[in-house]
Amino acid sequence: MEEQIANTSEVKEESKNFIEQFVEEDLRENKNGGRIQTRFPPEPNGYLHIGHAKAICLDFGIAKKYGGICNLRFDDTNPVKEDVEYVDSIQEDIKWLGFQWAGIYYASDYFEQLHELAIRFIKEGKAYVDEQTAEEIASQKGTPTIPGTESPFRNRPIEENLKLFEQMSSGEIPDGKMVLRAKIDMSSPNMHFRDPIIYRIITSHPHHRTGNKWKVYPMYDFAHGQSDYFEGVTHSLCTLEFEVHRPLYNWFIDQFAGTDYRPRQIEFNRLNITYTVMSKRKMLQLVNEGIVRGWDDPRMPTICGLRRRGYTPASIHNFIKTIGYTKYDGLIDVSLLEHAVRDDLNANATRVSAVLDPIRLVLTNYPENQEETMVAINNPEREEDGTHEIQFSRELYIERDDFMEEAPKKYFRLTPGKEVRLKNAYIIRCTGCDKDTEGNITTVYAEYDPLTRSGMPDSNRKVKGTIHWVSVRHAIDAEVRLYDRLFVVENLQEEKDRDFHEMLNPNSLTVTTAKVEPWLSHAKPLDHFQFQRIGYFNVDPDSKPGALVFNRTVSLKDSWQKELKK
RNA sequence: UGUCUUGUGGUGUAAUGGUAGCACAACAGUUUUUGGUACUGUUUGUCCUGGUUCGAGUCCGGGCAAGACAACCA
Repeated sequence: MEEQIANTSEVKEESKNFIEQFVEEDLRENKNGGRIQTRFPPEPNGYLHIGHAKAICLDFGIAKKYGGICNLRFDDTNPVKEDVEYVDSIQEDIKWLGFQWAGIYYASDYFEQLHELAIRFIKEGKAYVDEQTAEEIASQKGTPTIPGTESPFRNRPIEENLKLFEQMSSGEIPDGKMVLRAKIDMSSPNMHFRDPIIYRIITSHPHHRTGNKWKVYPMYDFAHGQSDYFEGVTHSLCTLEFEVHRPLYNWFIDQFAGTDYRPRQIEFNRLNITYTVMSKRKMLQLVNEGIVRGWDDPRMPTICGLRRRGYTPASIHNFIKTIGYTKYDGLIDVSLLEHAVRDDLNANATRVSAVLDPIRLVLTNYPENQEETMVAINNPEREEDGTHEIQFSRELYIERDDFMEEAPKKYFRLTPGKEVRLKNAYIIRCTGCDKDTEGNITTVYAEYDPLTRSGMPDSNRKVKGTIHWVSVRHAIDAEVRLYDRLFVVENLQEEKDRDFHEMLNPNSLTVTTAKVEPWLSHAKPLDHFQFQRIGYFNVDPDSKPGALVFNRTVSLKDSWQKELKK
């Protein structure tokens, strides 16, 4: 009992981000009756990426933390770009990240209400039908520093607006011939108030949910805030580029809502990562042009790409926790992401042996037909994960990098005359090597010390280096896909004038055949492993029995490589 | 020459008028049957300039810089 006293006061309270502070303020003032409700509002026109994961963690996280709910709402107001393919993948990715929405909604659920609202706006003289072309409307819009001019149709009678909007809605008017605009202020310093278009005609594309029922569709500004209001959202969290929309968001709601409750839009910084594109348009281009193998290519920053690459939900959560939410539009170093996945996989991935660039090592004093079974610890970070068996014999594969005929003094691996430890096996001394006519090493020779098998007293002898190996006789082949960053430019956004094709890394994918221990033959797609001394790998869904395929998630940190670069 | 927003080590993020801290990165070292992990240490920071205050990263004024906004996209 007495021991409990200490520590409680020492626990450092985690600092809150500015959004949590706003939410707590609202709660303190009992806004909206103390209710908390958020939503994640993706447009189903592409796959979710790591930037969306940041928004998802916030939307669902805030709801959970403050005892509220979070809905999934598809912002499907533009049938030209949207598709059910995306609706399905988005749900899968959110679940994979570990979140569950309270309700699932679509902006299209509100098309009826939105349409009625538009009619109400017309009747109240707050909206009009404009018959000008897109170009004419654009030219009248002015610029951020020059006020716009009013449309010649701005003051047509309410009855006429009503009739024309009815014709737009019934399909009598072809696409692009008319739009419905809110009548606000053509000289507003906020461009979004210059009579924004709130409804346009789309008859060319059926909607993925409502089919051909609707001929007119609401624009984002007329749909998003209203949907939030209809649904009961209290905190509408979005990225910085919607900051300028907020006054309009509020204005629209003020035109029709009661005083009982108000949703509040709060904006945070979107995620930018070095050497990475984060725009749906560019990603679509990468996919469509075959630069990558699909949305789930392990080089893509999509959720499904990261999953296939071997990232775990926990690693993504931790990454997002690290980067935080602010209003500063920065650029996150990709090493933070890599650290997050190394950290998780170090604690959880089973260690195995794989030789990516094999050369043959012959232990000349080891009996020809002898075999031994060695014990390999599955994870030194977690003893309860147990061990598995590996086979040892006279001929082994080792990494080409782990032998040098003439080595610098800091080289701790195999070199003639020197000792090295074979992981989980014996200490050996190198005696020489064979080379082909071009001078390439073909075989390395060594003698093993029979008294130094792992577990024997002599095995405790100090040896500077330890290398991994697989038995030639037992090893199985596996395809290994090595990934590098997709782009060679650190800040893609800074290179606005350059075509992104010329910034692609030509070596972002290297495919090789590795020799791996036979214990891996039963590995299943998405299983994570650490290839000892090399990196973290997972099994690609392309993998089949007898034809294993691994993806390199991320390499291990390599201080020898750093030493070499000096 | 508009409106809105943002400036804290190389990167990101804390400090809510009271010792500028944390993570990553970098560097040096200890431990190690992974040149991994873990641990220790080091380097580097409040955009500038006035003011208020006993005290300013924080509040106020003026600069400077960066970003967003001119789609019948979201």
